Amino acid sequence: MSNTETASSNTLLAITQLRDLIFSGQLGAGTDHLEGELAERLGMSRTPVREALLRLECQGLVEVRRRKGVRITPFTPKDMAEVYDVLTELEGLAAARAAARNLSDDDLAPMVQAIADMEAAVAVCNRDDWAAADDIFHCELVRLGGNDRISMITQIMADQMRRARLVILYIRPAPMHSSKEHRKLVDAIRAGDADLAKQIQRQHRTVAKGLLLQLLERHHLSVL
Amino acid sequence: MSNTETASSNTLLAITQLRDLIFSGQLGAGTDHLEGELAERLGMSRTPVREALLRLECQGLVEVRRRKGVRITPFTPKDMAEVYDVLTELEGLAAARAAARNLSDDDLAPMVQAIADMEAAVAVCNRDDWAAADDIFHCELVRLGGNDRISMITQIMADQMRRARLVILYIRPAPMHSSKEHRKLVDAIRAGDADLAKQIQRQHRTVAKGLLLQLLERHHLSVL
DNA sequence: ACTGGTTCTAATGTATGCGTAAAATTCAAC
DNA sequence: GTTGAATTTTACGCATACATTAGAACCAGT
Repeated sequence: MSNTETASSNTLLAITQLRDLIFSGQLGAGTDHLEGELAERLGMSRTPVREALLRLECQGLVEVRRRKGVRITPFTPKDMAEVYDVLTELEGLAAARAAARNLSDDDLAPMVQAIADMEAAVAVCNRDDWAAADDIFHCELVRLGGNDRISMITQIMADQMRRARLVILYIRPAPMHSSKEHRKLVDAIRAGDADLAKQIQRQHRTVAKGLLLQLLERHHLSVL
Repeated sequence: MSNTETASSNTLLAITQLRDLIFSGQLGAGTDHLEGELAERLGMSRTPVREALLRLECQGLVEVRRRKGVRITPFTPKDMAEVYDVLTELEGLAAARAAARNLSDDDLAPMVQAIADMEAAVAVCNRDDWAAADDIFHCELVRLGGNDRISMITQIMADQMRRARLVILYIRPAPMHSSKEHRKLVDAIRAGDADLAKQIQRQHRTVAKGLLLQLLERHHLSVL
């Protein structure tokens, strides 16, 4: 997940680097950090770091507190529930809209490919690759839904639970049958059955929510 | 809607002032502005203005473009459709969740009051007051839903369409029967009927979406 | 030792200046 | 007149310095 793109500006660079530090856990959940420290760590002045932090705050990844440095936003089971509830609604609508658009096989190709990648990853028990393909699948789904705001929101939600997801990825049971659901979703979209597509995606997220919350509780992961 | 709170920092002050300038149309949709100009206009240096603009960009109110100044984000009928679709889903869920919570009459009092205010405003044909009460009603609804992310998102959506709403407010038919729907929603929540509450709110937003898009088209308002 | 107020410190909030790169302009060649 | 390169302009990106203030440390009086 390391973001090695060359960012043309220091601010952009700071954003990607801070994101990596947060997602990798090097900046732990709930920990406080000074602008100056972060600036030195990234090898630039406070200004671009500050701007990066402001943007990350809008995305709910950090909290800038007046004269108290920034806190890496903790992620609790309640947050997980909130995120999944939002995803259930918005991805459900996106699925329905995608189905209503009479998409060609070419349009659906990326999703089909993502499913294949997930299955390949499951076959060799590579959970990171599975997660990456899953990301692409959901991203494509909302993109095909055609509502840019939904795409933006789901992207932010995905980022907010990235740390938690990383942990869960390795304590959850292997996602064996999820690709079967994914196929059914693509079929419903291809068939133009909006109601079915919505129902499948809602079900997918609702079940996942229950599973993940159960896992978090069982492992006493009250904050990530 | 003028925000006269004393902001302790210049950045906060810049945010509220820029918002007012945008919502009032003094910074017109699609127009470009230089950081320097805005800073001078607000009587402060570029730094806090820049930070304010970054925050407003996260909320979709402006777009900062490399060395081209900031553009006040235009709002088109497509945007309106997107916003209403998001609101339909998220407020629908919020309504259902609020209904599932066995709320007391005290909890519901703000919504009831808002309905009364809307009716009073309609009675004297004061559309601004009606809009303000309507804002409060929807804000309370999502708050009672208990999902902070939904509250945040709906707030941002409301801001994005604020300009458009202001125009529409005066060309739409008077909202005579909307308070009847609102009452039914509150009743459903009070009765704990989650499905009905969700259905009522979804219907409310769906109908409004159709009405507003029709109005925009009829008046050739393709950008606001 | 405890409490109240004062001083001090340090981190952020803000201003400012300079370097840079993109856009605009000019000018020359065709 | 048009095109394209060189030049100039200019607005932002970023570094830096200073002001402000929240919180810590400290001191004196009880």
